[in-house]
Amino acid sequence: MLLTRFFLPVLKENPKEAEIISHINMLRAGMIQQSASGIYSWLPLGKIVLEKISEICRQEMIKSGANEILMPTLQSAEIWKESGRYEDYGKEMLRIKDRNNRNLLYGPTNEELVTEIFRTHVKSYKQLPLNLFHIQWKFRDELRPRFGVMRGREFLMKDAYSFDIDYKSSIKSYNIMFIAYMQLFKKMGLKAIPMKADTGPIGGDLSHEFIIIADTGESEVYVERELLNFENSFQNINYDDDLQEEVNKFTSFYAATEEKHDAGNFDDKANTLIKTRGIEVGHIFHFGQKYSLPMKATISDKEGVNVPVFMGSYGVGLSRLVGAVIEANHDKHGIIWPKEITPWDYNIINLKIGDNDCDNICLNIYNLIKDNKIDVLYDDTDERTGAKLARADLIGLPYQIIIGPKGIKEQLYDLKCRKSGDISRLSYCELLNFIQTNK
RNA sequence: CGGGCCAUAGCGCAGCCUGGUAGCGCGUCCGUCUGGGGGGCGGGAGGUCACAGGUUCGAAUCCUGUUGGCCCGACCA
Repeated sequence: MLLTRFFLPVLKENPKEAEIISHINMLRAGMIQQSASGIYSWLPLGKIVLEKISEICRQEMIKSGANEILMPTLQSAEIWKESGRYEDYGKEMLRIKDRNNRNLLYGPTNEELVTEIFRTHVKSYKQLPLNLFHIQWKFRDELRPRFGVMRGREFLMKDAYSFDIDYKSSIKSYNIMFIAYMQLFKKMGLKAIPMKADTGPIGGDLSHEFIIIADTGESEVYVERELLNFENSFQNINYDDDLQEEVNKFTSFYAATEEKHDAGNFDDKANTLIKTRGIEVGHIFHFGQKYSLPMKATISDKEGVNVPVFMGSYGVGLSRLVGAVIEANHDKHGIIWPKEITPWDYNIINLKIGDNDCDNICLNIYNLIKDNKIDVLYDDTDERTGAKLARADLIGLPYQIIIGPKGIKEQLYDLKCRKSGDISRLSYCELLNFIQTNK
């Protein structure tokens, strides 16, 4: 991508509406623009990252055996009355009337809708287990939206819903999602910590939150040191296997958010409990027959008896993740994208546009990187060095290739690692070699 | 929903107390000199001072109301 052809409205100064680091950086890097409180437009840079995160999540869901569907943002109030939540949900639910005065709502979640889909088509235990997921915008009229996309009113979520014939097999489905979550966060280059959680208004008896550790995170968490260092051991996870043992590996550690923390529940003899901060980016619930019972989603079992189906729901806050990633990966100059979700891998910076040598070398490297199927952004704008370098740091691509007359004279080109800040001066060959071996 | 604060050019702000021709920095446009960390010089464009009403000869400024936004708290992916 040529920067002169890319819409990247960066801000030099901090917008006063933003307080936290991810919000400031997202506005400054031209990723989002606020439309109303807690509601944002996604500009090209933000959109690319949101898409990358969504795609990793989608692929892992598919791999785990889930089927992608797409449910609407607007829902009929009818099914919510069936489940009893139309009254329960309160002011967070945005209620709308259509021209015929029918009650609609902008979906804050989709248990009712997916249950309705399920019950009209699935009648037999032979069709189970089933997991349906979708990626869709939701709206919750929060008391106080804040922190940019981390706590918006409108937000993008991946929601999966599992359906099983009995308790035992529904736990299996829960475990699959548990492991899938560990996988997908890892594939985003993130360290997510599973914590036992409250089930809240969604209800149920088993639930875990997935928390990304970040100093600037919104909630305080207590974690055993070993869990922080514990690496996903599984390489090629087989979702057909019994995953209980894998899940136990994680749940055997102590980890709790401030609200759930109880020093009495953990004997910290070795003094390994760490108090840090984190951001909730995923939440999984097993809630059994809570919705299938009132909504009459029943299936016939082997004996021909109709039983309410056992369900679970599994959310990942995709738009929130964009902010969370930045909270976990930044410095005073701006964003530092993990390579897994970076909008581009390389940022070629031509310090003297219009200079034949600079232009030629840059274009040459640009095409070569593209030929290697690597994502590259070429800063071909005619601006001052300082402005270009500051902007490159702000948008945070993993590597910057800085080309200017000084380097050309010595036939050495600067390769800067955004994360470490280290700059190596490489010959053309060394640079190509680096690019090809770092795919 | 309780408490605090804000609204003046695209962005960041001053002006308001003490009413009298709307200002600064950045950005933007033109020219020029520059060229390895948000440059220099010269010139230009850009604002019904959130909205409505009131006081006044005269309101960005004083008064009343409304709307929008931010922060702290209780609540949540």
